[in-house]
Amino acid sequence: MTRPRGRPAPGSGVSRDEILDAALALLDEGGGQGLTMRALARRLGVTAMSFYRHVGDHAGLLRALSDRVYAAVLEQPAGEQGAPEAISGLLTRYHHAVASHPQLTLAIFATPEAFSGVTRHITERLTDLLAGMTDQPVLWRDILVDHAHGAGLALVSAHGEAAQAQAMTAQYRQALDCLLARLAAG
Amino acid sequence: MTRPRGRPAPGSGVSRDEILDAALALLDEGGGQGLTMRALARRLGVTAMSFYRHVGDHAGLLRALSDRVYAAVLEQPAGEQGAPEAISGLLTRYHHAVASHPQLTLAIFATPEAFSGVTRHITERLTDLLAGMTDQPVLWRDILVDHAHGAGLALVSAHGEAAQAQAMTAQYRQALDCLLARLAAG
DNA sequence: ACCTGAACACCGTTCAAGT
DNA sequence: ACCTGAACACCGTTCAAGT
Repeated sequence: MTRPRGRPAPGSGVSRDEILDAALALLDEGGGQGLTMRALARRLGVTAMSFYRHVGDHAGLLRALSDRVYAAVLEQPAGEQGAPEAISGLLTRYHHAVASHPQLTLAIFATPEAFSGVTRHITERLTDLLAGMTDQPVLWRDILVDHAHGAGLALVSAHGEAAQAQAMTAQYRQALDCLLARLAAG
Repeated sequence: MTRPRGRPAPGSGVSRDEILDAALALLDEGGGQGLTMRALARRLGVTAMSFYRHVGDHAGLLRALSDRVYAAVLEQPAGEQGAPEAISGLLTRYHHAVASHPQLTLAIFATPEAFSGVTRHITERLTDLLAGMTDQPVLWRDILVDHAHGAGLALVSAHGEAAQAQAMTAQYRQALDCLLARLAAG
């Protein structure tokens, strides 16, 4: 939010997008301990202090990353209609976002100040959708969200190996189908 | 494993149990960033270097904590009989252990070397128990374990407030009952 | 056998100062 | 407006040295 207009890199510095790209790369390579302000500065040829004007402190950096990575989850495709499809789509996109950077999810849980509004929007939309399918929407929302988070955590130990991550994603889809079938069955 | 015989405090130092007690307190108070080797040393009136002979490095400390906190999960009470009760009991005890120190679970996920054998035993026992109830034991094991982990993560944001943690535990029990009922229904 | 001091290579963050 | 140097208060870990 520090520079909402986006890419115009000022003077000699780096743009906000460049910072976030490099931060995600660092997170994917080295996990939560890999993404330090100083390592990020080294990679970008800047000093760590310059970030405080762009993304704020370390928690602000994580929040900015969260906004970027999870934003796509809320972009509902036009063809998706009806509560069951919308629920399945929302959770599939959420898991896809988590799976793309599992270390980010872990880092956010470890840094409560980093929780962005996007996550809250996702759970709210899910609750609304579930209200049309069951008389216990909050119970099922907790089940589905907690399950998605746990499956996301499991991906941290895949440690960036594409084959393993893909297998775990397939398993998540199967589990989600199973849960949604039970939900639909009443 | 450095001193399996337990409590005999040598010379002027502190015992292994004292170290683990203080480490858990630090974790509960200050989260993952609160438990540092140096803060632990300060609290115990020792230097940080003395721990390397008792519990190894930071990951070793977390592994020792994991062993202690999760050990009770595997202690099946005598009165518990039949797969449904055993599954429900095992998961309830697991959630209870996670809920007692949610920050430990988070720290372990962030430190893969800290995974102890106890966790593996828990998932193995769960898989065995599920084999007697469904023809998709691995699918249901993943659902139940991932869900328990996600619910555990949610407890991190309760931040040690007993009332909120208790409410979330009640919600977990309800969700677990719901899931196990669907499992039993085939 | 156990503990420590000193050292090394790191951290996040602030703030006055530079351009 | 943006970036930096220097400083402050921290980290984990190693290793030779002490008792």
